[in-house]
This record gives sequence, C-alpha cells and structure tokens, in this order.
Amino acid sequence: MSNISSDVIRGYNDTIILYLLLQHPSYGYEISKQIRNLSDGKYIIKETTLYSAFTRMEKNGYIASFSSDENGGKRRTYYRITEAGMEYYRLKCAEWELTKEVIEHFIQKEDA
Amino acid sequence: MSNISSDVIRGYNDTIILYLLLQHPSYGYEISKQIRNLSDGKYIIKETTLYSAFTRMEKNGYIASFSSDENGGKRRTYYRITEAGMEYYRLKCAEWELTKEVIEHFIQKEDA
DNA sequence: ACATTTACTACGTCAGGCGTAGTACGATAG
DNA sequence: CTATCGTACTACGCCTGACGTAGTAAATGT
Repeated sequence: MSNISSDVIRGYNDTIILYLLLQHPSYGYEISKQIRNLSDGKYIIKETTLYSAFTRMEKNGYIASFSSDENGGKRRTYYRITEAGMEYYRLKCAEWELTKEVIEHFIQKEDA
Repeated sequence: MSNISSDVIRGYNDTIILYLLLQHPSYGYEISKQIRNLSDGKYIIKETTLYSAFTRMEKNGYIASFSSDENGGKRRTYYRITEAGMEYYRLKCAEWELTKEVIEHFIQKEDA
C-alpha cells in the first residue's frame, strides 16, 4: 500500500516527465528526485524506466537534449520540452480526465 | 479523444471486470456490453483482452468459472468472483486512490 | 436462406517497465 | 590518501498485458 504499482502509471511516465520539463529543462537525476518529492515518496521512478523514456521521447520529438557546458559539476545530458512535446502533454492531460472518469465508474471508495 | 488509450487502463481491466462480477456472476459478452454501457461507449474492451483477463484471473484464483446449465440459450462460461478476488479488488481500489493522487500532481487541467 | 449477433479460442507481436549489471566521476569521511 | 557514497548515466534482456488477426460455431433476426 505504501507505493504504487507500475502498471498503473504505465503510459503516464512520459506525461509526468514532460510536466517537469515544462517547468524548466532538466536531467535524469533531478527529474527522479522531483518525482519522488512531488509525490511525497509515493512514486519512485526506476532509473531504467526514466532513461528509456528520455530516449523514446527524444526519438518521438517530444524532447530535445543538450549537454551541460561544464559548469563545475559533472557532465550531464539535459532535456528540454519541444512544441510537439507540449502538444502531446496537453493531449495526455485531456485523456487523463476522460480515463479517470471511466475508471471511477468501476471503483468503490471505502472508508471501512 | 473519443476513446481511451489502452496503456492507461492497463492493469485496471482486471479491476473493472471484478467490479462487474461483484454485482453478479457473468460471462464475456455481457461484461463487454456492460463496460461499454457504463462508460457511455468511451471504453470498449477488446475481446482478446477480456478473455485473457478471465484466464489470468482464474489462474490467480480471483474468479472461478462454471458452465451455464443449458437454459435455452447458448452454452457459456460464467465466472463468479472469489474471496481472493474481492480482496484483490479492494486493494486495487485503494491503490487507485493513491495513484490518482500522485498522477494529478503532474496534470494540468485546462479549460482553454 | 443468409447475415448478423453471440460466444468464444488460438497464435503471435509489440511496447513499456524493470531487474541486473557495469562504468565513471566528484565529494566527503576517516 | 583511500574508501565509500552520491551523482549520472548505458547496456542487455526478460516479462506482462494489450491487441491484431483469424477462425469456429451455435443462435437469432430478416
């Protein structure tokens, strides 16, 4: 009960990542920490899931990568969201509302 | 936008089916129609998805099958939910509330 | 009589998530 | 000064659930 089944979130990892990139360009480790923090530790994305999402989304043109210009720290790959990514994000948000509505027809809330 | 991406619902098909079996024992075709009706045609489950869910859930002990006793109509395989199935359903409902909360941290509602 | 609806089964493919493992660099601690 | 920890990844391969395609067959509608 403490953390979340991966099948649930399947297909929404991309959306989650895009939301964070919508705020500002970022990179794997930071995104990972932000997901954990924003979800109060309820969702901890797996590294492989995260990085393969980057690869997939870059291929799809939803994000674009660029290297950090050696600002003292370690070399990293940053990603920024593209126009297509924003459009995709908007679509997924709309879809989410619909899906949520559908699923909730089949869910019983219990306070027992 | 008219209907729902399957990846979203992935992992919740079982829950949806269990909800319907919780009302009364049923069989493939009926379940299928009920899902369509209850979702206002927004979600139409694929036959293969449905029947493989039956198989999987029976193997897991969440549902049990029995044959119709030839009441005039065609021979069918009915399923009823088991105790384990009810327990699983309850778990998934609780998980859903959690997951919904998590995902909504990353969703922007727009009325634009 | 013929098409459509009902009620399935079989088979194979695909994508996303994840386990496991390994690399490599910088910072901090003892 | 060296070991460990945190940071920042890449590679490989497996597993599961969803789904496309196809086929079977009885009952029902026209």
